[in-house]
Amino acid sequence: MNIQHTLTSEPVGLKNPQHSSKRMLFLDLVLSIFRLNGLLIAEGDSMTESLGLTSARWKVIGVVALSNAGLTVPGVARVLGQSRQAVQRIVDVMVEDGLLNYHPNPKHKRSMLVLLSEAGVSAYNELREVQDPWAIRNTEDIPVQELDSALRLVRRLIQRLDR
Amino acid sequence: MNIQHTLTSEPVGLKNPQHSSKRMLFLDLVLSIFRLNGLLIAEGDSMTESLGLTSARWKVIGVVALSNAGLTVPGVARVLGQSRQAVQRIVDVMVEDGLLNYHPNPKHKRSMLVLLSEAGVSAYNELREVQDPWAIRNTEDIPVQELDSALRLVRRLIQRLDR
DNA sequence: ACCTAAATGACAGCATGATGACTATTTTCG
DNA sequence: CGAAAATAGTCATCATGCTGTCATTTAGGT
Repeated sequence: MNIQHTLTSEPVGLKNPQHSSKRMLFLDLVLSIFRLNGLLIAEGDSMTESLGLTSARWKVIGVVALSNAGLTVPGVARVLGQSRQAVQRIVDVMVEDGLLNYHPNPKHKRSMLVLLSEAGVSAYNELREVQDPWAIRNTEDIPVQELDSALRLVRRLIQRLDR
Repeated sequence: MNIQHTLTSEPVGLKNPQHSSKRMLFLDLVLSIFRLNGLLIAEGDSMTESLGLTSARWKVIGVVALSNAGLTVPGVARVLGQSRQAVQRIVDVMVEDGLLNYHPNPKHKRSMLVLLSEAGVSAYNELREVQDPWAIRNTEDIPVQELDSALRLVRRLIQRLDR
């Protein structure tokens, strides 16, 4: 890809008719979020492909790995903000592939707890060997305070839109 | 949905093993970008459904509307950071639906310029009647400077990852 | 305890977007 | 100019994620 075209920064062939600057800023941010999302998915895919994972499994294994006692499929979906059906599909293949296991859930007869298997723990450890340097590399010249305020703004928008 | 679970803000059942704060901040931002992306797509869908549009067409019509002399399909794809094939599919149906038109491109024999049709202009005007208040509503209690610095950070990450 | 509403699993259908492959056109450069 | 590289159209396949539906299970209020 490598396209720097955006709305406010000299895009090729794009102009800005009657938009107020704040509104335009927001719409530009929205478009940028779309692009960053796509790039992050591509990053996830390339970081995890040597481990037999994908970006979708990357999201799931990360959430499950950070849970203590395991999460149900709808629980993972809630953390990720995705439909339980989409997560169910991913978790099912990951269980087939031996990365995750279903464990009995004392709180629910049918809704099992999802946990990492041994192979899942290994995969997650290997994953972190790629993911952690990646995270460090991508933030090393960015002040913590900038990261923090951006995260807070994104969270604010999430809370606003999530209802 | 309406789930506020995130990694650093008291998620249900999630813990934080040996992550440095900056790395964790970044990973949390990544997860938040994923969630915001999903929410923005849902917003686009609900904002545009009364106009017979979808979030995918929302992206395309916005880019085409802001172009002066029209853009080719790969041109739209470059602005959106998507594959030309994905954009081609959307543009083709929008042409079928009468929202967009292909115009001869003096620079290229086969790669036509995409422009709004009359119906497309009407749709875009109706769209802006929903979209602009939406943008204003979602930023009214956010300082311009915060929006701006978040956009700059997102752009910085995009530039970093887009190659 | 009962009854209703919410949550869950399971299945289906659909939209979106990436990728790969092949062909045609355009641009670049020696 | 002419070959090579880049760009573009087209078709196909796949992964991801949403919505809807229905049966079952769980939770909450009376």
